Amino acid sequence: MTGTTLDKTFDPAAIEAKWYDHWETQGLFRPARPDAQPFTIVNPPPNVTGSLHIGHALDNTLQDIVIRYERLRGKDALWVVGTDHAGIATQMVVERQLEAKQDKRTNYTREQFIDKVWEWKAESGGTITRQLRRLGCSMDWSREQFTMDPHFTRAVVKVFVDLYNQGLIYRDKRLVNWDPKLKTAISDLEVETREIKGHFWHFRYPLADGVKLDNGADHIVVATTRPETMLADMAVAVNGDDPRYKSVIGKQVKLPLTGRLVPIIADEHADPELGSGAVKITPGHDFNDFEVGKRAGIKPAEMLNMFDAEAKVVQTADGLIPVDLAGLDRFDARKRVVELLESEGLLERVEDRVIQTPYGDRGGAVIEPWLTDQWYVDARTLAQPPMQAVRDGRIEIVPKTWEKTFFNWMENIQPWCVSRQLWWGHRIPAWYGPAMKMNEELGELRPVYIAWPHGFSADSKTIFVANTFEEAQQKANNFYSQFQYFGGNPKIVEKIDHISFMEWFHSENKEGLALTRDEDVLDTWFSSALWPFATLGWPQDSAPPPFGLSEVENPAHGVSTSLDTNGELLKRHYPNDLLISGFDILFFWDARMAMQGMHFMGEVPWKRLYLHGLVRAADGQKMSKSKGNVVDPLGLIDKYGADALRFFMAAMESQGRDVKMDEKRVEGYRNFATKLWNAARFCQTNGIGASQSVAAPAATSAVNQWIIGEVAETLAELDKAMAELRFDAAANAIYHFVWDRFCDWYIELIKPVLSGAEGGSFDDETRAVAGWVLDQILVMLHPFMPFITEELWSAMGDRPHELIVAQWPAPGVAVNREAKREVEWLIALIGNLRTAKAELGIAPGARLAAWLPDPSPATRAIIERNTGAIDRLARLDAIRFAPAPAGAAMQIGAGDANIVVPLEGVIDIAAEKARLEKALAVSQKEAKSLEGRLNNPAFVEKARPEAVDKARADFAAHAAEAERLTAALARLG
RNA sequence: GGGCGUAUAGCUCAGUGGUAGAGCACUAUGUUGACAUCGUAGGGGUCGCAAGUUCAAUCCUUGCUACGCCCACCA
Repeated sequence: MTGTTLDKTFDPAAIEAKWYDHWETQGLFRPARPDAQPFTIVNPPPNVTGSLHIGHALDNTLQDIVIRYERLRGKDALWVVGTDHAGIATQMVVERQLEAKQDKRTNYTREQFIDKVWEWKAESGGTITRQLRRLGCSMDWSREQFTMDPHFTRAVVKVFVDLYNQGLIYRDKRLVNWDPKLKTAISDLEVETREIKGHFWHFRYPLADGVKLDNGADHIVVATTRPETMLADMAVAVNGDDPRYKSVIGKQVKLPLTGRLVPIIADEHADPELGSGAVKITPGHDFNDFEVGKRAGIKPAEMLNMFDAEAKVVQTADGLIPVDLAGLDRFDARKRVVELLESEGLLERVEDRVIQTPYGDRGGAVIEPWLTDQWYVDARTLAQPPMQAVRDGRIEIVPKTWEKTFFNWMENIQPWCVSRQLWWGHRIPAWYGPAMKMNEELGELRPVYIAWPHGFSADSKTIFVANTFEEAQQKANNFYSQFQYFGGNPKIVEKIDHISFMEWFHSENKEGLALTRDEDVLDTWFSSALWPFATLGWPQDSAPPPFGLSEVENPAHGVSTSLDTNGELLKRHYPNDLLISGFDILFFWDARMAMQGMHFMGEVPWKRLYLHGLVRAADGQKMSKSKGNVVDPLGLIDKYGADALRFFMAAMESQGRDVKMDEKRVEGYRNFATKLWNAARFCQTNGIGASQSVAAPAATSAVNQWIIGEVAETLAELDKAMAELRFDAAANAIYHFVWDRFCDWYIELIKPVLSGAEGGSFDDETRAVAGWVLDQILVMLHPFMPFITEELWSAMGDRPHELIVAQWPAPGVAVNREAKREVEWLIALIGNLRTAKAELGIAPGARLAAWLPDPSPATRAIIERNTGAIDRLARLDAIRFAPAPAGAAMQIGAGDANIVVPLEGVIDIAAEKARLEKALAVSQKEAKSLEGRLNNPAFVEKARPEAVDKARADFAAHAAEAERLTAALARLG
């Protein structure tokens, strides 16, 4: 036997890097298994800006456990890995770095800035992938991906173009959630509502033209939490059934400050119960009012806007905002408007009120509803197939309770705003040319110049969505060539600097049409939604690079990935088998993967979706930098080893519950690793080494048969738990087998055999079995604790292959009931004896004599077969099958036997009596309870027969035990 | 307002229609050439409250209480 001699204490740091490098450089994370059944997981790509936090540790540990398990089971296991470009997050990081140098993004061109981001990525982008390696994650790094790799960009563009052509992506002018700090639109999901203390201001709006309410008032009171938006008010709404206001519907209000005359309209939105029952309507700055405005016939294009992109006051289209308010920040404007109205005597009262306030989840700024043109995905249409897939079980959500949340969101899904006013990201593949409009008077199509190329006005441009600029040009050519006549006023043309279009239009060959590309980029989640298939090489059918799509298409930026070009990889690994993610990204990512995957692949992205909770701080609080209660997983790895941290994560992961951080428990699993280490050391020093076979060796001794059976039972538990994704149950099964069965009993029971105390007849067999069992432990534990198990695998002897690619156990034997009974008898004897000694204050090490008159043949055989163990563990001299000599003695029960251990002069008879009486009381109580149940005719009639049988058996056992104890007491006199 | 989850030993959590388990902590102790990051023994719970279903409820049903999370336009 070779291998290496183990140190006394397990030192994780000494082996982790060594094995990880070995696995990776030897290609063991994805051994070639062309004939094996594929098994695929894609890793939620962490932000390239990120570093490993405790949530990643949980998420990736669970995935690694599954992928290592499936790899050991012989599957062609692929764990796809990569990072996400994380648009907003990454741009913010780089901008913050510039700020630290008194610099800013706008000092650079877009191209220059993006280059800086790439530089940053090259420098720091590897942090998290290095950290994932430290955790032991066995991903396929040879195919590492980045969501801005050229092939990924190709996929993103194709998806955008196809969805556009199918009418599932469109441009629309509506209110968006605008982040005035980041100056971009964000989606509904990126808005967090927080409760903020604010006010409810009641203002008097004067009625115009001497109109009065029925009660004689010359004004109408409106209440608002946002006084500043009154500068863009376009109506006052009242409920049509509200008697107070019925008479003034259709009349006008003359707004203070602006003097704008706006109508009083009837709308169901106005709640007579709330405030005064009259509501100011600002369609351009409030989601409700937008709808009210539309119902009142105001077109989005006509809605007044009073803010710029930073939410500072700008003049409205009607020019009515007082000049001294222009340029004020929205919160300053709020104060000022209140002051002005108060000074005019129009402030009726102010209420304190808790306001639901929207915040951007990235920038932390208060979100402003702002009227812009943005790109929207028709999520409602795309959501239908995934819902059906969950309904009919093609996607299984684990735990099932999340289904309801999934459906609730999908059923009420809103159009998804996917355009972002950022520089870092996938630029939208849309190009703009002049709009052509029918001039109704002339009956001619004419280009509309006025608004172009300024602003976001959808109706002033013609959109060409295409895979490439050339393709867009071609589309534009085809489009404009339909028009026979092109007139236009040269003066206007010149003014807007777009003479080139005229020249182009009138040129012979129609070449070189200038189009402007959409400035915006796509929501990060738009691209990560393609992760399950774009990482596998989709789309195969599009042209290879270069395709000149964007400034990010620099080959130097791309991570080298070996894409297969024939589609085999995609065919083999899509659908993925499982997705593991935190429930916090169910909507952001999981649902969108399901939508895009089903739309473009026609099949579910994964067969199962496992959602886990959050890792919380020890006190149950959410971890956050601001609270300062963040636990660094790398620190835990340094202190206890990656194996301990991983085992902790697995053991604590029960479905549907958050994981609470408990460092003591991590420490406990480090101790567990040390325990295993020392058990292996014991084996090693006793000539036990690597097993030669996967199947269990032949065993004739009960102890060996028993432990083989225990392996089989543990394996069954483990497989069941893994099938159900019960990580806690799986971890506990192997933990208790190793510690409670293998270390506490098996090793102790074989010590006499190995030392020759039992005559040496089972030496070789026991060494073979012990070696085999240890091997099974290493394999079964490997998914949870890959480092220590690989080290021990190697240390225990020569191996044909590494543990990571070993074979999952298949004992091929049934549990031997006889052997199990025999060993459990021994365990009971030893345990009961130890308990009795402790309770009677007898030194644990004291060697005692023992008598057992008239043993049953079975018991006698057990005793004779296990003299070594009884001698060593029970510290009893050979049990004599004869009545004990008279005198004080203690009575030890084991199975049907009552062993008498004389303790002349040592024992405190009263103490032994008390001990037996206590035990007797317990037995009698149990027996009585069972007897009562059995005497109840209803129980015997109605209970399941098995339950009745069990009650009878239990009663018999307890009654016998009570009888034995009574006899023992009698012996004591 | 809607939805979901959780309440079991001092702490963190499993669990089952037949009166409860783990780890840590605690108490006592240290004998056998793997291990003190250990061994041995032990104490500790009317399984949130109430009603119902059942022969039997910690487990199923309903209500209540407490805590947490998600979604939602109440100005």
